[in-house]
Amino acid sequence: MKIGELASRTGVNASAIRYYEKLSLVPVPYRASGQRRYSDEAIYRVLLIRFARDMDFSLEEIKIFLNGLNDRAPVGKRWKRLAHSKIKQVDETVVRAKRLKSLLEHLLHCQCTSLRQCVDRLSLSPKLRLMRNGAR
Amino acid sequence: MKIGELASRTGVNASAIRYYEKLSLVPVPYRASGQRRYSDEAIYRVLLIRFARDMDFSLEEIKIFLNGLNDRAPVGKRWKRLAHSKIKQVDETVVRAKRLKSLLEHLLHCQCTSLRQCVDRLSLSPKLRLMRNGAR
DNA sequence: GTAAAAGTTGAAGTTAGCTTTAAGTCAAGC
DNA sequence: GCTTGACTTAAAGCTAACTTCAACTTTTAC
Repeated sequence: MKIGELASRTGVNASAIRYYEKLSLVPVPYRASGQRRYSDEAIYRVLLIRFARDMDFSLEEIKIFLNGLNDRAPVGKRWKRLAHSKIKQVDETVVRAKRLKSLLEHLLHCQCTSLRQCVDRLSLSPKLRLMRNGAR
Repeated sequence: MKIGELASRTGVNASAIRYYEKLSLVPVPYRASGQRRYSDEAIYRVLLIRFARDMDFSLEEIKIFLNGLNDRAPVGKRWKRLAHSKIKQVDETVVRAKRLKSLLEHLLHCQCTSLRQCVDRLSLSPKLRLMRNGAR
């Protein structure tokens, strides 16, 4: 398929796909008279890139991640380190997301008159808790 | 306290705090001979800004959010809409985070020889699932 | 009292992740 | 065969969220 079809099937702009190629996130494809031709594999690649990017991987990290997948003999140390650190990061994201949700739901219904009253109920962050003790 | 102390107590650079002030995310503080002086309230503000920013609020959204908190009579429609949409977004984040974690843990231990073998096990996204049916 | 550290400003610079532009070549439908 | 639309490139432009800079004033420590 040509780049336009890959773009419409993934929902990712053709210019973004070319950009990913330049950064070696997608392999340089076969060309027919100068134009890029992709296999279905490319769809998986591009969607996986987008998925990871939405989870706050930088493109540089995604590159390590995908390259580690390609030559996956016993998966490299660099790759393992990245994976472990991302798992940790993902866990933190989930915790923070749940706190945020609880804060938002509270704010939608509460009658607190100051920010502090709301925030005090919610152990918003370790840092903030520290402050509450020391402050005033 | 002066801006340097606020910076060190929140872990947020003084230049970032001035930037937030320019964008009306933190109120213009009292000044002693030209220098900004903050109350403890500001610590909460700044930490809340950072917390929201880490959850993918844009600074523009955070501004709406915080301003809605200040004049919280019966909370505004605009504010409610933002809160509801953010709650939805947070739920999606949690789902995706868990999928990513499961993918990463799989990749650390599996012996799959191609990206597709791994990805196929994982219903990575509705889009990708769609592709799997149509493709090949 | 003096030197260094911390504060002030507006403007310019930085980074990531693209998009747009210009100036072409190639492909598809009639 | 001709037009229209999709493709090509390199380079410049864009946005968000800051940071850095230069040139200055104020505060703090000795």
